[in-house]
Amino acid sequence: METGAINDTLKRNMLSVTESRKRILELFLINNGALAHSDIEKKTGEKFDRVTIYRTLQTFVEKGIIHTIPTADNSVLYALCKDECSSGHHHDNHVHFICDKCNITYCLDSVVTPEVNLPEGFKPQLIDVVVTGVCKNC
Amino acid sequence: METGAINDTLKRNMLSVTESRKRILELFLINNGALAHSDIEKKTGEKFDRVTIYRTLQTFVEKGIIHTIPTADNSVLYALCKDECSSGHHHDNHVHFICDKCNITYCLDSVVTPEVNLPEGFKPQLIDVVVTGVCKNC
DNA sequence: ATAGGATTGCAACGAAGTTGCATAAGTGTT
DNA sequence: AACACTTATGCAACTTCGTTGCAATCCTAT
Repeated sequence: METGAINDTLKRNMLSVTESRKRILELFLINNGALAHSDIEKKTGEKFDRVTIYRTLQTFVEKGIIHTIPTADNSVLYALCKDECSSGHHHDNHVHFICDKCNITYCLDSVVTPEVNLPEGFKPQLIDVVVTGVCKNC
Repeated sequence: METGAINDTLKRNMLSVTESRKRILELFLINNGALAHSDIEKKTGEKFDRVTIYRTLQTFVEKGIIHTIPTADNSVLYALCKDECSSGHHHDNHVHFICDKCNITYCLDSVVTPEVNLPEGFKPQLIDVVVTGVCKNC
């Protein structure tokens, strides 16, 4: 895990480099799935205040470093954005996959959101697709 | 609003006919959009306890009378199921539409969930599609 | 090394949801 | 119509999740 890449990402987004931001960003880089607030709390071993984690995640979302994922059971999940995401403007047109067995949430970047034929008068702006099932590792 | 239909629905699902169940089911029949827990609390004028509403909604979901809708902002929404839903087994293959302006959530029963081409090894079981935009009335 | 602004941790709060238990209401039976 | 039995409700207390204000601390640029 190159600490250089983490610092660069933070600086590129005009964020000061702090312990919590480095650690949380690192967690997202290590982990290949999505993370919930509680996951981060556990994985950081309560080193940081709950509030700090909330604010850090918020900041990362605003800067386009991570994005939120809607889930069926209504917990908030976060995952790394790809390069196309920029500050305040997410290009979040990929499909999310939640595995029933291992409970990992994947961002399937290769899968493009399908077209949806809406009734007359409905103008779509954002399409969120969440697939539940069994992942390739289970 | 036929009170007979409401009673029938409850009885068909082996539920005793109580004040709160009748009222809450009625609200779903009157309303053409989805309802949040807080909506129901307001619309019933605090006639019922918060806990009762939670439990009633839970019961209705279990029986397949209503279903939950995932939302981007992570609030829980409920809407009436169509006939195909049965106890414990939702056939929730329609698209949900959330209007940015009036904030109403629609179940677009006429729109069938599109196919999604997943990578090798991913087996889909349920596909949730939530479209955000502007509805036909706004 | 330092000044100034941004970030953090703490405390307090509010909303959302859950659980246990006594009371009240609904159901089927006589 | 009244009974006993089961089920649902309301209350209180509690947990979890998330937010806000403020003082102390840390980071950055000079």
